[in-house]
Amino acid sequence: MSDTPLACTPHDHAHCVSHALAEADQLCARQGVRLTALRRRVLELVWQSHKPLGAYDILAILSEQDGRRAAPPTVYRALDFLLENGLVHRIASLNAFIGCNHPEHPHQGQFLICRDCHTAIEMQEPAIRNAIGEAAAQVGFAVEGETVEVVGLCAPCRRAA
Amino acid sequence: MSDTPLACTPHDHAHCVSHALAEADQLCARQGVRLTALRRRVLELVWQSHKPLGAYDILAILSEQDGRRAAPPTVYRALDFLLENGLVHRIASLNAFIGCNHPEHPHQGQFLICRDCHTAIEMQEPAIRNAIGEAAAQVGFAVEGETVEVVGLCAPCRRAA
DNA sequence: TCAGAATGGGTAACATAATAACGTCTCTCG
DNA sequence: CGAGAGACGTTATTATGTTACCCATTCTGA
Repeated sequence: MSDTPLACTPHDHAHCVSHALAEADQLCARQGVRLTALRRRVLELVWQSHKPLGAYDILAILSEQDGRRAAPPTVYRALDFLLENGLVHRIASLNAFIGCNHPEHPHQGQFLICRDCHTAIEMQEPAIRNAIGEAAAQVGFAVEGETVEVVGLCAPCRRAA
Repeated sequence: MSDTPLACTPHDHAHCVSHALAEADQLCARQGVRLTALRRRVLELVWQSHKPLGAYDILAILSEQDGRRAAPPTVYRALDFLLENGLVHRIASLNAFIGCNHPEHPHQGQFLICRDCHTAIEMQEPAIRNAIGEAAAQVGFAVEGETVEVVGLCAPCRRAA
């Protein structure tokens, strides 16, 4: 298992995607689940876009680029599989999906979403998780899952503005 | 302006709703915006439900209970108004709306959502906001809005389980 | 008081997101 | 091989959200 996070800059994006796919292959093999051609392709599409991708965006690509006859259930089933196995995250505020940077251990992501370029940056901040956990504990609430999605301007877009 | 938060227990729910509506009246008057009958009614419906309410739920109540002919745009316009003026919050992970406990100052809520009884508890935890702000600052991200939605079990449902 | 603008709201159609139900194929595994 | 499970295609349907257009009311200022 790689220790290096999968963060990457645009210039090595292709490598980053293939790295993610290879890691997904290994993970699925270890879990005894099948990363079928369709599921792998959907994962590739999600990874190729640093912007969160909607289910119907994926659907369109599968139809137009791949020539595959695909209806919504096809895509949603693949996405469900990828979500269950921690390979992608769902961004609730966008109804969209993005590749997980750290699929090797289960977690829920925290995201910084740029309103200008729509890039989503995944974070894993224990401080945020802890703050939520403490606040919940104060009112006796048992946390099972967190959604943290922050909208704003990313550093490049701030400079460009 | 009242200093008392609008938190309330079920037994004084009617009072709590009327309090919220009265506060909304004052706020809109101060802002010079019009809390029309329709908008006020939608706000009342949202407040009457401690569970987040979907736009189409509101639509159904307006049609069935009030006998008002209402189509989606009617409800969404009212909700947009209430959102803009900080009188309700939108829960992205549920596509639903809930009354804001602290409409007197603009903010984005943090929510604990019970997966069993579907009650949503609004929080205003500076610790969470600060943790997010610090994490964002580290990567040069300018925060404009936060979505914090935590799913789990509320205290009463934990005891009942 | 009246003309015109601004605002609120009704109507229809459309766009996007997600699920249900059923059938077929294929890949194991005994 | 043959039974069962899993994966995927197909059709239809439901849920959620938006757009365009029109009409009525209200506000404003000559």
